[in-house]
Amino acid sequence: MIVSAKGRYALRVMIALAARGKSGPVPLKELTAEEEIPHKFLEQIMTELVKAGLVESARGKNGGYLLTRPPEECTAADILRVTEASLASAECTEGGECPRAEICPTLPMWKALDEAIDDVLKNYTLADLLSG
Amino acid sequence: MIVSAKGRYALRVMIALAARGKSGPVPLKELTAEEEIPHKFLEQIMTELVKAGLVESARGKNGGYLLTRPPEECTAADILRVTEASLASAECTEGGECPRAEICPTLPMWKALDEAIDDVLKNYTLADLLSG
DNA sequence: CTTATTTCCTACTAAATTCATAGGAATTAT
DNA sequence: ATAATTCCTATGAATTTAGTAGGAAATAAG
Repeated sequence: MIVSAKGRYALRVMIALAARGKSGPVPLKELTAEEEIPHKFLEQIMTELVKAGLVESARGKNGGYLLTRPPEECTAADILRVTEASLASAECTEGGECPRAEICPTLPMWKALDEAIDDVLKNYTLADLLSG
Repeated sequence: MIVSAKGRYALRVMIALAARGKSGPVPLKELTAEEEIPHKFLEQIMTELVKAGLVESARGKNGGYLLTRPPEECTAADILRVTEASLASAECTEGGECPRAEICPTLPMWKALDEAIDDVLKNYTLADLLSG
């Protein structure tokens, strides 16, 4: 399986944020209730999304989270690249070069697969996901 | 990452078998030497491939393994479906129904992704992989 | 019939990853 | 001052992955 619970949670929360529109920061409490995601786990995920610049946070009372971009400009690929250690189809295409790279008959296939996956994920924006 | 070492080993061994053509059973010993795969681990993998009907085995002296079909008729999808617990992109599309299935805005994307992955894997036969 | 070779079967294990849980510090509106 | 909220760091249980281990069963060749 490619996508972990963490990634799926992240995606769902981003969609929930997109659904709110521009109505001020949304506190985690509301999101976890709505989406049935463990509070403390989602907290960690939000931190990553903030650090990646996809989400902005406001601390203190009346604080919460906000999208930094319009939903049309944030894709599933953008989000999952933050939460997933790797979206590569196989170790073969993950950074470190395999010593067999030159001779391996399967490498081109892994590359084609990576591209196919990325093409799909890039093609879904939060706006698309919201409207179904 | 989608594909485990097990799956990658399986694929490489199948390609190695395809490269031998119809020259009698190939013993594991040769395959592990050639492909640098741990012997005992590959043994387990071969058993699965045999049970799945992709490979035939001959026990005893001069025994070994053989493809059951011509390389043109065996795809990467056929092989990986045997070795990988699941090729699904997310738990959401793995058998058991998610209670959110009806309302989940992300489900269609996971389905599209699964299809894209399968399309690529179905498109590579052992013959394709052999010839580069 | 004996021996060497080879697959088959079952069990075990170390390391990594995943999915959280826990406690409290820092920040901010009221 | 207080309540609400994010931020930071550590810990832990369960699962998965990638093997390792030992021997039983089958078969060809001498």
